[in-house]
Amino acid sequence: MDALRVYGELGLGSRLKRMSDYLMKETQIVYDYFSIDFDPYLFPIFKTISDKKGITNSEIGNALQFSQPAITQALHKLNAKGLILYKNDKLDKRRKHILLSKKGKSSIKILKPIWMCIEEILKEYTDEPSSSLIEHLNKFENKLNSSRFSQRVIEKIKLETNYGLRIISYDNKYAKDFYNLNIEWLNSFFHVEAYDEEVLSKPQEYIINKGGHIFFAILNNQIVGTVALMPIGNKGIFELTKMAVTPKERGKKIGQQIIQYCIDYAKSMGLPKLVLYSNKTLENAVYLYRKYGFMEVPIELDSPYLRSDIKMELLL
Amino acid sequence: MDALRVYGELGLGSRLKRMSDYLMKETQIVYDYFSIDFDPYLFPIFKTISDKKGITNSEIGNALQFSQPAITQALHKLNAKGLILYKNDKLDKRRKHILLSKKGKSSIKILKPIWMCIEEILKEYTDEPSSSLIEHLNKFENKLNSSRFSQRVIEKIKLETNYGLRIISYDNKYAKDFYNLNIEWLNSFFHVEAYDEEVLSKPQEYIINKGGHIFFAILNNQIVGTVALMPIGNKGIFELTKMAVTPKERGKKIGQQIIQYCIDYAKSMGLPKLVLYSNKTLENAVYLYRKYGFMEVPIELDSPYLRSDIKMELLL
DNA sequence: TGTGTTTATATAAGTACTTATGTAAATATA
DNA sequence: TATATTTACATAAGTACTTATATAAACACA
Repeated sequence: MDALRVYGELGLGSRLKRMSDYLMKETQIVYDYFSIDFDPYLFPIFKTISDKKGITNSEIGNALQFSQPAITQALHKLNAKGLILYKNDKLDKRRKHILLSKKGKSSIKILKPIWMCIEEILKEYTDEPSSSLIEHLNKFENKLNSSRFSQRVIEKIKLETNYGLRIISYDNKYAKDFYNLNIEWLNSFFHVEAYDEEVLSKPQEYIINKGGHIFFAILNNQIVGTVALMPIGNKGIFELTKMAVTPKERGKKIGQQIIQYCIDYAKSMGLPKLVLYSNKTLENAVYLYRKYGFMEVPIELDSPYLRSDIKMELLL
Repeated sequence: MDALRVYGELGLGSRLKRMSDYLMKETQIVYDYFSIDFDPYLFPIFKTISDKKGITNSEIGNALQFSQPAITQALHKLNAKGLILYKNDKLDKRRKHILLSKKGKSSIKILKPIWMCIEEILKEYTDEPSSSLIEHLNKFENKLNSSRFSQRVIEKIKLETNYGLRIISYDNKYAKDFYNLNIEWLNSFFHVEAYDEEVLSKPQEYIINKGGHIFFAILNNQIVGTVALMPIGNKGIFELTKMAVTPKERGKKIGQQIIQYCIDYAKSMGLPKLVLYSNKTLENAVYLYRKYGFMEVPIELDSPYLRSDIKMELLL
């Protein structure tokens, strides 16, 4: 028996606070689950700084209708976490402009998919008509009680984002995954050539032993994508090849993460150039390669794949 | 521009808190205005104690879904204000039952009309359909912004309750009020006798100088009611008479307060008995006199008023 | 040009909650 | 019947806000 409900409008103040505290606590659980060093109460301030670069302390206060010391204190916290930078105003020495730090910007990228999931679940819980505010709060609380908010959000994030995606190096125990991921993809677009079959079945022999690298994208303990870097000649030029993402995880930008990882890896190894072969009918793939800086170059007549009709390269 | 609104569902947690804080602060202003030593956050706990006499600490926590230390701390505050009493459980020495003190009970009486006004205004602000919780909160905030909540409540309390009613003794400057209040009442029910006219015009001469008392009920600096106590004989028996409440303030139980004041006054003076004369057609008045303990007694043939057909007395 | 007022931010202290923990009594269990 | 566990309430410390106030710079104006 919930006495606050019985008190109806009179208990409204206490009730709004109780619900706020619950939502904040549950959101903290979500951040903690994904090991994100962020506090729910910082959200409005951090988001405001992100949206209005160079905003000042008191401007944030006005935008959010919090007291000025509340903002100052939250900024201290954000600064302690390394998420923001202060920049003094040139004309007015009292004013400090607040900007996202590099870490702040990357945090925003990490947080955005989580915020989207939270927003969608809250919409699901609250986006329905009711005849009064109290009735609405009752419905909302019923839903919050029926399944823990944090658990619902965590499940949604796991299901719908690539949160927690890690990229790992080749291990023989993933050979079958490497084969399956690539065969699935080849089968649906082209004819699997006998040589493909041979290489994909024996990655250790054909890629690793020849100085190549294979990486896997792993999400919730499942191999969801792969890519290989194969040396071409002996000038440190590598081919980006054998890239594949499992069908049911497509749309989560796993491909982009794999390409970025390869580029970062190649740069860290001091490689001069990456090349790749593809087919113009694979418009999405080619678009993606261009997005990451690959430029089309003339393709050799004796290109290594029958199916290729485009060659691209990226100078690092 | 309110950024929290723009963030919609995502800002919900912070927004609920902001609204709760606002309501609490405004309610505090109302209590302060009427010089009531009470805090809004204590409401749910105080109300629960009032509704379930003898409830224990942890039972309150369960009913309200607050943590146990929150209840302990609030109980300390209520105890410091003298509003509650602790009573140890006879069987289980760990348990403490919480009861309203005498001051607590009278505080409930004082607070009830205020709570009712708050509830009605909140209902007015929130009791309408909306298509989503966010839309509801927007509408609610718009209303809260358009006129300060505390001011609306204070005005309503002043208008609809007798809050702040004081009872004061006779002063010549109120002679005209005494006349008007009584003539209004007499005119609407009976014929104003010449003797009435004479007595009401000269209260100093006919009442005060003869050892009687006149009291006025004063609300928001306006005289809203009056009553007189006239000595009958020399045995300390007084007649309760010339009681009137201004028409536009009726329904606020001002009459009851006037009667109670007379009874308390008579007791404090050590008077043995109050008597009064009325007319049976004035059912409400007679009902009220009975409620305060007056008993019907045979009326003299030569009663002082032509219009009287009932005599009542109260032994003090 | 000084001088009082306003503005931008920081600091201090208080508040109403929280979690973690302590203490003593009651209850369960072996 | 001794002992471990649970329960009821209290205390301590932390948190995210608040109000009040401090500090320094900017501004208004005589």
